[in-house]
Amino acid sequence: MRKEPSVLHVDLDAFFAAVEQRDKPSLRGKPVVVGGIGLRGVVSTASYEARKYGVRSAMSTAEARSRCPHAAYLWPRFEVYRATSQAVMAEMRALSPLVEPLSLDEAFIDLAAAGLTGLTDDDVRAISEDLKDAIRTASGGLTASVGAGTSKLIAKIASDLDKPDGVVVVPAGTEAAFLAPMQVTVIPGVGPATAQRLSMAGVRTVADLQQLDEGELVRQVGSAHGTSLHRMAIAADDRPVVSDRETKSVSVEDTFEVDIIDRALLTAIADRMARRVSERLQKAQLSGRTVTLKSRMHDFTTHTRSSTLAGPTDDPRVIARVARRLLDDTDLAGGIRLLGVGVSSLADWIQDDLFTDSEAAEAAEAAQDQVVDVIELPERRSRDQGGYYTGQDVHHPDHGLGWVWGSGRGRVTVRFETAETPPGPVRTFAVDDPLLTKPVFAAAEQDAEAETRHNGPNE
DNA sequence: TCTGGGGTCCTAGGACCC
DNA sequence: TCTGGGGTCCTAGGACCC
Repeated sequence: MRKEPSVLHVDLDAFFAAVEQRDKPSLRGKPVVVGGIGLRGVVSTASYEARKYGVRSAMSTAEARSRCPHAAYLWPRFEVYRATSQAVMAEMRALSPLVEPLSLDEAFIDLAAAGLTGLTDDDVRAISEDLKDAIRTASGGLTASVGAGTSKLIAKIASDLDKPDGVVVVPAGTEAAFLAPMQVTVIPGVGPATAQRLSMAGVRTVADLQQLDEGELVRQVGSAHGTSLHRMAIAADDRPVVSDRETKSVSVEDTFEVDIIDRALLTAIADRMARRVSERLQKAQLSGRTVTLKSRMHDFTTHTRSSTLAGPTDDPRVIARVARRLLDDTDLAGGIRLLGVGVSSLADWIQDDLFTDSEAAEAAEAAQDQVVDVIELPERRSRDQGGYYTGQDVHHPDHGLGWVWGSGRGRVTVRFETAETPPGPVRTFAVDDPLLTKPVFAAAEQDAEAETRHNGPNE
C-alpha cells in the first residue's frame, strides 16, 4: 500500500455533450443529449443542463425526450471525441509516463512513476489543479474531475464525489473509514445483480461488507468476485496502473429500427459486419481465431454462437463465411433486433502462442523479422481454394521438408518438422509475390470441419 | 416510452489427453 | 472391468463498465 495519494483518476465532465457545446456555441448553457437518437436509441451522455430534468446515461432516448423535449438530441461524433481525448491524454502523459486510459474520457495516472515522491496532500491537490488547467487549455475549454488516493479504487471513487470540475484527495491511512459509510455499489464491479445478492445477506454499505466473512462472500457472489470484493471493502487494492493493455476482441453490432426476419437480408448484414471487423483488425495489425455471432431476439434474449479456427485470420471472407454458418444455425422466428460479429483469441500476425514450448516461441519471434533466405514456393493457389500457399509442402535444401505456416508482407513462414523437436523450427523466407502485401493465415483458410478441432498438449 | 455499442472478466460444463 | 484426477481448450451465458 502506498504512503501517499499518488494515484490520480481523471474523468472528463459530461464529455460527449461538453465537446458538442464547445463546438456549437448555440448549445452552451442548454440541455444537450448525445446518443442513439433513433427509435431504439439510448443516451450516451447528457449535459448537466439536461441532467436537471432527470436525463441519464443508458436511459432510452424515448424516455429522455419525454423528460426533456426541448433538449438538443445529437448523434455522437466519435472522430471528434477521439481527437480531443488524444489531446487530453497527451497532457496526462506530460505529467507522468504511466497513464492508463479506461475510455475516451477517463484515465488513471501514476505520479510515483514520474518520480514524484514525498508528496503532501496539498502537493497532490496542486498537481491536480494544474492538470485540470492544462486539460482545459488543450481541449478548448473542457473541465475534468480528479480523484487522488493511494490506490485505483480510492482515486476512482474520489473523482466522482465533487463533479463537475472538482478535486478530491483522500489522505493516506483514511481509506477504510472513507469507504465505510458508502453504499456497496460505489465499488466498481458491484452492479445491480451483485447488490441484490449482497442485500439478501444484509449488506448495503461498505461497512456491512467489511464485517462479512470472506467465505460467506465467496458463497454469495462467486470465487473471483468474492475474494476481490473482500479486499476492496477494506481498501486493500494493490492493482498497478498499467499503460498498455492488450486488445482482447474486436466486434461490430447493430440494433435495427425494426426486427428483421428475412434471412437473406441478415446474411448480407453479417457479411458487411465481417468486412468492418476485418478492416478494424487489419488497421490494428491484429487477427484472431474465434469468430462470434451475436443475435438479440425480439424479446431481448441474447444468444452467441462461436467457432474457433485452427489459426488466426483477418480475412473478411473467412470471417463472413464463419459468421454465415453460425447464422444458419440461428432460429429467426419472431425476428431479430440486433446482430453482431466479433473476433477474439487475438494474435499478432505471426502468433507465438500456438507453441507450447517457449524455446520454439522464441525461435518464431526471432524468425519473424529475420529473413533467412529465399525459398522456392509451390504454385500459388486461388485464395478461395484455401490460401495462396498455406498448408502446402515445401522443400529446402538445408532444412528439409516443411510446410507453409503463414504468409504475408513479402514473406512466408515455414515450419520444418523434425523427429526430435515437434513442433519443428520456424524459419522465415523472402518471396517474390506482389500479392503477399498483407497478412494471410494458414488456418484462416481451413475447412469448416477443421475449424472446431483443437490440439491439446501432446504430453 | 423499453432497453446502444464497444469492450472486459468470470463461470460452468463437456471434450479430450495423460 | 471399473474407476480417477488434473489440465487445457472450447462454447455459451451473464455481470459489469463507460
